[in-house]
Amino acid sequence: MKGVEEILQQHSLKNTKLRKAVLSVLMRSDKGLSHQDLSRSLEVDFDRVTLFRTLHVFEESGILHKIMDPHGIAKYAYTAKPVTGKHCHAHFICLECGQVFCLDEEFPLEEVKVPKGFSKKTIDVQIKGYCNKCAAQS
Amino acid sequence: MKGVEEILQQHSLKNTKLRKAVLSVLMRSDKGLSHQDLSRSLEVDFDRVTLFRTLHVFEESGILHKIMDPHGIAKYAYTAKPVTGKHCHAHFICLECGQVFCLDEEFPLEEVKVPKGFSKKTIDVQIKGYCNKCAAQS
DNA sequence: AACACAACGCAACAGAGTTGCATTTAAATT
DNA sequence: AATTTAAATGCAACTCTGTTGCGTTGTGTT
Repeated sequence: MKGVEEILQQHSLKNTKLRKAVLSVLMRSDKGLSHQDLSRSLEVDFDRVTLFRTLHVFEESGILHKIMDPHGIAKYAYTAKPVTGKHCHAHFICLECGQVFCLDEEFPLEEVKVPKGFSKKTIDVQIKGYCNKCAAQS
Repeated sequence: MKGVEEILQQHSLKNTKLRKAVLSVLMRSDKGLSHQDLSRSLEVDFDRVTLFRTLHVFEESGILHKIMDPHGIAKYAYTAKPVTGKHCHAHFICLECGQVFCLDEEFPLEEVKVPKGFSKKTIDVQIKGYCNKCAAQS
């Protein structure tokens, strides 16, 4: 597992307290975390807006990927393996609490045809349902 | 293709102007439409909140399915075929403009394992990239 | 040490979606 | 056709995620 500072350097991103903290938390998480989730678990001081911008930068650099939960809230997850054409991520998304779980399983996906003039970048598989806690309550 | 009023009746939903109009528009669309999209194309008078509630009701009834676009905006699409375990929807989502296109292609998907206690309901395949218009501009 | 530009903090804003409650209406019942 | 009732609607006020502009701070480089 690569170090946080190494990753930042590889993407020509400046090494700041918040960035290190955010990456560190996300690399240890098996779930996608929202801006609010991160706000709560980060121990450093930071501005709301800066965190939003940090997440954008990480997403654009390909360090994180974004998954929208059913309530329209962005969840961010660390991208260990870069996405190639041959496999794709799979996430379990809870329709009740909105939690996004990264599934270990990867899908070998056959060729997907997209309409003319469209360019495809990534393929996500989303399994939706109820997580253990929410399934137990209903 | 079933009639709008027939569909409402089958789901024990009252037959109102707005509901008929919304369903009618969505059945003719090959793209997912947002609340705002619908507001613009509907010709009947209605309240913002009522449209939100109408979309919720349709979603819960399984008449529509919801796809979140990259900007966190909900897009609704008519569900012609009910989702079984054997195939699943596929959507193309434009990272730039956020448009959601329903792809004809359906994916025969092998068994997906979910963690213990989790219940799966639907599987969505999301192909993300740039649509013809946005790809041309960049 | 000095410099340039990226990253940050603050304030104000935009827009999607929600909640509570009073009013209206669809459709079942008489 | 009139009555009735629960569902659907309209309105007002609100919450919260995410954005924009701009002046200030800090990182990394020369």
